[in-house]
Parts: sequence; structure tokens; C-alpha cells
Amino acid sequence: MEKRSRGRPKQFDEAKVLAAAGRVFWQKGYSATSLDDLAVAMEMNRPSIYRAFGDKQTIYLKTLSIFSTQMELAMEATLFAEHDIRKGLGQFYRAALKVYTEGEQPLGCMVMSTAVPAAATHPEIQNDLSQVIKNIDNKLKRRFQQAMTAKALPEGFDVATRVPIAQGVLHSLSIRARAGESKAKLKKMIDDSVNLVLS
Amino acid sequence: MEKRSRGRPKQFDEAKVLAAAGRVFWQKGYSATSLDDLAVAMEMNRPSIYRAFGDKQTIYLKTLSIFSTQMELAMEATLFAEHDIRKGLGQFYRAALKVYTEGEQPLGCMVMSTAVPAAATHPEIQNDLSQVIKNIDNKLKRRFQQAMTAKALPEGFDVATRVPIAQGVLHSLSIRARAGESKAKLKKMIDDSVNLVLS
DNA sequence: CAATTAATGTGCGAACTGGTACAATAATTA
DNA sequence: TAATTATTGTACCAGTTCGCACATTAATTG
Repeated sequence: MEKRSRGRPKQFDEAKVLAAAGRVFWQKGYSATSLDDLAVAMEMNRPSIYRAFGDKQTIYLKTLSIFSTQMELAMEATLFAEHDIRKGLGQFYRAALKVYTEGEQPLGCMVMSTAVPAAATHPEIQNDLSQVIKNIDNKLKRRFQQAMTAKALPEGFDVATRVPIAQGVLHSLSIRARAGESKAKLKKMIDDSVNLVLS
Repeated sequence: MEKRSRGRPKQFDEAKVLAAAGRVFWQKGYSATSLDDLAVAMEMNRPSIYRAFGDKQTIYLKTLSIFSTQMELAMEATLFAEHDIRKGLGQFYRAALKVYTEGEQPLGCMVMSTAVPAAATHPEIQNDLSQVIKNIDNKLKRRFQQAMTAKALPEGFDVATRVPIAQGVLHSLSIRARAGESKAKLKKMIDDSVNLVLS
């Protein structure tokens, strides 16, 4: 099963070291993270990182993509897995909040906290950012439409109107988590938002 | 009227150079901005900047405070100046959107775009960030309560519930503006949000 | 075992970073 | 005019940054 490649074998686990790199970017932000920071966290030396993954921006975009993929998986596992739209949306927000506040320090959403600032000076990062936002919009839209055809939402519920507001809850949770707001307050905000967004 | 101080007179206009510094921070973010960047924008040399305003973080916090003060003034000039809460809230959002998208490139809200990422590693910045969020919450709360006593909002309207959601619209506008979303879409989002938040 | 391939690891260098020492300059005041 | 005060500007420093050249190591392949 394990098809060894020709030369000296890698001493690192790609998924693990990328996860470690991601955590550094997540905390410090894109530009405040140095290759030395990454080298320490990944337990690799700079040249190895460089040849394995490319330059700083490439590594960053990779970790960003891993993060957003996981968020999309979480949407599938909550919003789409639960057939009650109310429960599903609440579960999704709570899953996001858990990610935003896990670890010693609440860091919010990696995309919102690190890609947003870098977007103004790094076109490729801006591109990824807008893509993530679009993807989330699309998923919410699909789920809301599905609920509409299942008559699970009020008559006259305008999907297009509610979708951006529904994602907005995510934006707020991320920002407020990173600002140090208490989990309890944020959980209350989730409940209130579900009620309003689906009303 | 002009009381000359004792030594060599300043060659810079404090408000102007701080505004210039703020624009740099706003675009590049806190850590990606170097003192050289500031020196160019402020048309001062580094030592002059240092003696006039202190170190990088101090300058940043000053420009951040100027920005948030202006936002608070905008709230007074719109939300509080207009006695129709619906019109007032819409005007406030539109004023914010104008700030978020003015200039050659839409940069979003300076606080959300630059203080949020830095918050995880700079406690004083996190502190300022959470203070700004609280101030906006408080102002919205005051205005909503005022509208409640004026019977301008639906019966059973729960101020505490709606306030964070109302601020959330700002968060989203900022993020989406910096992600490059069109003004038209954001304006539509404003109208929809006013309707939902005040429903 | 020799050749090949692909990774690791040492060490360097040029540019940039935040910050400061110190001399020069330009005003007020006695 | 001399002394004082405050700002400006030159030059520099120590540390960090990204990136790379080059030698080394460890596997597969013929």
C-alpha cells in the first residue's frame, strides 16, 4: 500500500505540519508570522519548508484552504445532516463557535481574522476570501431553499434576503470571540439569531 | 490666538499626519505597516515621529481612536439625529458603508480589519477593540430603547436581543466590502437588514 | 555496490525592522 | 545677543526577515 518514493523519505507528516502552520497563522495573522515562527511550529528548518511547500503566501493559502474545507464539512455535518432547519442552523453556529473559541485563547474564524486584513494588499488572498464567503452563501441558500420546498419556513420567507444575514451571524461570532466576549453571551446571540433569521 | 511654544516650531499638522498614518494602517494592517511606511506617508522622518507620537503601537492606537470617534460621531449624525428609527438606522448603515468603500480600494472598517487580527497578540489592542464593540452596542441600545418608549417599534421588541444583531450588520458590511463585494449588493443587504432587525 | 533521487541541515547574505544617539536648526525669552 | 527650548535630520545599531547555495544524509533502482 505504501508506495515509497525514490529518494530520502520525508520526516514530517504533511497534514500535521500544515495544521501546525495553520495554528500560527491563525493566532498571529499572515504578515506577523515569520518563516522562523513556522519552522519552530512545524519542527522543520526553513529550507525544508520552502522546498516542501513553497513560499509564505503559498503555505498560508494552503492552511486557509484546509480550514475552510473543515468549516464546509461542519456545515454538512450539522445544517444539512439535521432535517429540522432550526436545529440544524443552531448546531452549525454552535459548531462554529466551538472552533472559534477552542484552545487556550479564543481566536475567532481563521478566515475572518487573518484573510480579511491581508486582502487589501494580497489579491490572491482577497480572492480566496471572497470565494469562501460565496461558498458559505451558496450552502446556506441551498439549505434554505430545501427548507422552503419542505414548507419548514414561514410563507413569504425570502431566501436571498436572509442568506447574507445568516452568514453575518458567523462574522459577528468570530469578531466578538476574538475580542474576548464570553461564550455565554455568544451562545445567547446564536439562539436569538436563529430565531430572527428564520422568522 | 496662536500661542507659539518655546522651541523650534513643528513643521507638521498633527491631525493631518495622524490621518495619513491611519490610512496606512487601515490598508496594510498593524503588523505589516513599518515605521518607514509611516514616515513616507506622514512626510516626517522616523525620529521625529517617534518623539512626537511614541512607538508604533501608540501611534496605531491613536489612529484607531480617531477612527472610532468619527464612527461615533456618524452615529450621532444619523441614528440619533433622525427621529424615525427606521430611516436613522438605514442612514447610519449607509454612512458606514460609505466609509468602508471610499477611496480607490474598499478597505472595510479600520477596527474590524486591523484591530481584530492584532487582538490575539496585543492585549491593549484587544482591549480597545472590545471597548469599541461595547460602545456601539451601548449606543444602539440607547437608541432602540428610546424608540421603544416612543412606541416606534413592534410590541414585544426585545432590545437586548436585537442590539448585537444590529451591530453584526456592520461587521458583515466591513468584511464583505474588503472582500470586494459590490456596493449595490451591500446596499441591498442594508435595506433587508433594517427591515429584519427592526421587525 | 554504484548511480540516482529526494529529502535534511548548516550557514550565509542582503535587505529591512524598530529604535536611538547626537548634531544641527529654528524659534522664544531674558 | 546669549541662553534656553524644542523640533528636525543624519547616522547608526542590533536584531530579524526571507531566501538560497551547498554539503549531507537516506532511501530506491539497476
